[in-house]
Amino acid sequence: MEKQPYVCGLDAAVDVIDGKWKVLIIWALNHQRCRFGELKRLVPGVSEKVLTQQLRELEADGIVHRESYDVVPPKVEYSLTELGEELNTALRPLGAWGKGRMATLAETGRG
Amino acid sequence: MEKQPYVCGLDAAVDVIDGKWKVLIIWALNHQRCRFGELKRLVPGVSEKVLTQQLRELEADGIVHRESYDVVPPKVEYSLTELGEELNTALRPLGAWGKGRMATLAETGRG
DNA sequence: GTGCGTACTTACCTTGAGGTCAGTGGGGGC
DNA sequence: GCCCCCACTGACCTCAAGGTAAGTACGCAC
Repeated sequence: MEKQPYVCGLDAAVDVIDGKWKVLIIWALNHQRCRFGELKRLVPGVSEKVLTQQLRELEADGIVHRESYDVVPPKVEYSLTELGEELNTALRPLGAWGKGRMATLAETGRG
Repeated sequence: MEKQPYVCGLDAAVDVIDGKWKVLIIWALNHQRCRFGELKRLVPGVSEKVLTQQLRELEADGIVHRESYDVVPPKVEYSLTELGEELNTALRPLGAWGKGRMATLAETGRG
């Protein structure tokens, strides 16, 4: 969000998914809406601080929707917005490419 | 690279394009093969050190091809490999999404 | 012979993303 | 009564990516 004079659309997209865990968060959210704790479990390795932070950035970018229920104990649900779904769709070919690369890596690199 | 136990293909792909200038380098190389100096001009802001470094990583990942001519003054040409072209193709929907986002940003954010 | 240009390499420094850890408020289990 | 759990927040620290600047080898123009 700091870098408006983008060189190209790719640049703008990368800006949104830039962050160590964001694609994983988006990916996890694609399958279902999640509570904070669930997300933490689905994205192994994130600290709570960073999860919150990246979720906020994603929210600010209009990628995820945050629904807070005013109950005790606290309950918050995250889901992808329509924009987020579109991002996910745009991400799919890249995921497929990466999958192919993983396969190649498995064959040549370690197989 | 450093993170073989990928969560998903997306993860593997992001690993490859991770680096401040890599998508821009790939993008620039999509249009034509380039010499080091040209690339430096096409990707404004990169330092020589980092350009070299990211080019080497991209080369190690099989994305770009480096052709060195043993002449004086030195001449080196970079181009995308077939894998690189595939990556670029996979990147295209993301670029399109980003372009849409740029348009939205221009309308709502500053328009 | 001085300096420029090519394509780097190396040493050193800065910056900020991300990690760690402790704290918050209230209900429920023991 | 005490602690845990929920979903965070804030202070502090680390570390690696990236930036800066100088060096390298050689040919050419001047």
